[in-house]
Amino acid sequence: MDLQVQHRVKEMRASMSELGVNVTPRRAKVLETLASTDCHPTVNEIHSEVRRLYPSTSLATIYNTIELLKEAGQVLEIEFSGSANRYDGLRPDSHPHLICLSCRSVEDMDMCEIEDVSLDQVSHASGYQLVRQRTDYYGICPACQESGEDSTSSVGHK
Amino acid sequence: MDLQVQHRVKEMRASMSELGVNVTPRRAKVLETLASTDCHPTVNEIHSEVRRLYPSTSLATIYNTIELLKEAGQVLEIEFSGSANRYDGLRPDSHPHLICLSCRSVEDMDMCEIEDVSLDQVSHASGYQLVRQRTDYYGICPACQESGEDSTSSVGHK
DNA sequence: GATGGTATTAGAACGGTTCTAATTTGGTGG
DNA sequence: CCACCAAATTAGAACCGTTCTAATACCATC
Repeated sequence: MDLQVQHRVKEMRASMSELGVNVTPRRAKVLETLASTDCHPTVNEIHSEVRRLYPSTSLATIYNTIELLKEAGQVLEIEFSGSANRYDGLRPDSHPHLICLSCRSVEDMDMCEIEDVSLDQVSHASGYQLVRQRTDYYGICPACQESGEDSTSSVGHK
Repeated sequence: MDLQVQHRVKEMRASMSELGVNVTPRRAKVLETLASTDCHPTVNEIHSEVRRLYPSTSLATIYNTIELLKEAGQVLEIEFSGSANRYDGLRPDSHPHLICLSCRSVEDMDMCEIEDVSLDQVSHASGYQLVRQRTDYYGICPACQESGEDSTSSVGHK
């Protein structure tokens, strides 16, 4: 296992232990899966991955573990109504994503030149006690632009 | 009907006609409902409202009409996986929202002092062909802060 | 009044998530 | 070594919002 990943898993473990949750082997594998990828897996994808090691693992265990991780503030959930939710265990803090309407990829948007509006700023202006934010940019990723080549077609519909 | 609402409905109608969709009475009532509120109703809420005038209206008609409105670019859909989607027919363009985790209200965030990052900027920096964005701020609204009064409790969990 | 195309309906199907009840596991004390 | 308890896990049912489907209603045109 990559050092970076190990470090992140250790963080997640610590955070869960603090909550009094014990990290069983299956749960550990969920953490590792989340820490090993930046492509924001679905519950099903995590499930498949965990099953490679523990073939009898049920879906409920994945949902369960993710719930615990959410409580520990160690995973970011990106909700969709039309398709499965995606999870970011590498960076559980609020940060913007780029979402491809064609291939459904979700990637982190890390552009140093672009600055997000701060929660504090908005809290202050709105009177809300804000705890997190969500920023998604929807469009066609460079790879799909290559393969698609229908620059005139309508985009963003079903 | 309010003048503002009438004007907005006319816009929506025009946009649908342009698409070759004809605006039946039931559909008109959906438009009017969407144009009459800024509280981002769910499909069920719209359904109830339309039923007051046309009691036999089925859910499918609402979903259907909203689909057409989306194609016409006349409604903004805000997706949630854990609860029903919300719709904004007053301002179909991308704009930020404030979402209360306690009462589930969704309101427009119009703070002239806070500037959103532009799509063009992000398109350029990322190489994506972007068509829309989503920005939500999650927290506790002023009204719920009043009634709740449990400033120490954990927030944002289920 | 018949014809054809669109709108609408009721309910089934679907997919992702959550719940439930039964079973398994692992540790502790007898 | 075994009985016991709590926590973890399982399989599958239940749930809920959304989408699909097939049948029916509506309405313009002839």
